Amino acid sequence: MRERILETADLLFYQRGIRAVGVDTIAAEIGISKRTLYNHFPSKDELIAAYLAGRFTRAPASDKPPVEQILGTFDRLERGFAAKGFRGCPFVNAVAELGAEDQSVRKIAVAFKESRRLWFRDLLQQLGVADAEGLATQLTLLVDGAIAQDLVRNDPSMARAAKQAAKVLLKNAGVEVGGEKSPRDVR
Amino acid sequence: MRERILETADLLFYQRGIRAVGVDTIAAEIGISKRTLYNHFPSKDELIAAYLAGRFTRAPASDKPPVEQILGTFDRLERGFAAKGFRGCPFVNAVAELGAEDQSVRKIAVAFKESRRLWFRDLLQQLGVADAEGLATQLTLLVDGAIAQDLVRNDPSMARAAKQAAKVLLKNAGVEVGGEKSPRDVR
DNA sequence: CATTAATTACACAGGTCGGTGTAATCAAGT
DNA sequence: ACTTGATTACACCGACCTGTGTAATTAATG
Repeated sequence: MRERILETADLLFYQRGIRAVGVDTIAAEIGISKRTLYNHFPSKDELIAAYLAGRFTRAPASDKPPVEQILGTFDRLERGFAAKGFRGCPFVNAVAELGAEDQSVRKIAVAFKESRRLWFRDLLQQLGVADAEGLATQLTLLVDGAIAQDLVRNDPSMARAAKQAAKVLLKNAGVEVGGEKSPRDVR
Repeated sequence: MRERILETADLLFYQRGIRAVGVDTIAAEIGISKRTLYNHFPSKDELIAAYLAGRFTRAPASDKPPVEQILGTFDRLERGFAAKGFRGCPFVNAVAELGAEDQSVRKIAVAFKESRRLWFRDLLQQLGVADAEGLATQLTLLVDGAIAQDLVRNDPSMARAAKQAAKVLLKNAGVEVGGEKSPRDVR
């Protein structure tokens, strides 16, 4: 039951916004009473916290070459954009609508962003990149930029543009980037 | 009066979020009656529209070299981040919290993003960059990425990281980038 | 059958929201 | 002094919000 509530809350919160979705709506969507929902989550705030915690997914470990893993991120991003229902980064959205004063939300958002940056950094270190820290940060900028742009534009090709930029940055850092198909049509 | 209302709405909407601020709050903040507010704006939706329209500022024309204008964007960004009260891109935030179904909000957000992209593109064309379209898009990704990252991290140095990445992209496109100070400390 | 735990329906509290109606007040212009 | 228009105070509406209290119902377990 708790799972049903969480996955429904996740869907509605992400799709329509946290403030825009009431607990009644969630309960009604599942077909349970509001009382049952409150038996599993003491407050909406806790439900929001659980929703964000559930969105905190680490990038899966892989045995593929680091370069492919890094560039593959942008391919997964593009598939995510193309999938219906994509509506930006849930953490950025939460911070945007819940305000800066909500420290708990901001904290988990920071943790998520940082985890991705560290994932990039470790792969870059494996590649022997000198300034792995700085380049990792730059790659996250491309990721979040593409997400924000797609949120307002609904244009999945933003992921490809980000990938092209990432290739240039990698190459500039001395990383050998597999040519892969054609580099045309960035947008 | 209309101006007073607009600037107060701007401040509160941007700072606390659109849904989080009621019309009563705005009126109370100014010290006017709610009735007066509704005499100037027929509904909150129209006030929101006016708020976003007011945020739509074009980049000022400049006689400085295109490269400096482009890179200067990131310096202005960093100053914006450092200024207290910065809370991300108002258009992205609005789309995030008002949902995708609100077409009017999305439209103006797209218009704003596109206007910045075109500004980049024109400058790049002046520099003789071959794929000015694509590179302009990539630069906007860096801008929006830095904004999103700063929103959650409160870390103005994200603008510097974006600037460093922009320099690499420009150089890769054959643009001569003035060395400027020291390139260390990207993050 | 008896016990236990979860879930139900349902009413309700206290609050905020966007928005309206109205009659009184105020300020300026002629 | 008279008119005009803006603003005021204030009550009110219906809707929605989070959260609670309660007693009945259901389902599984011993």
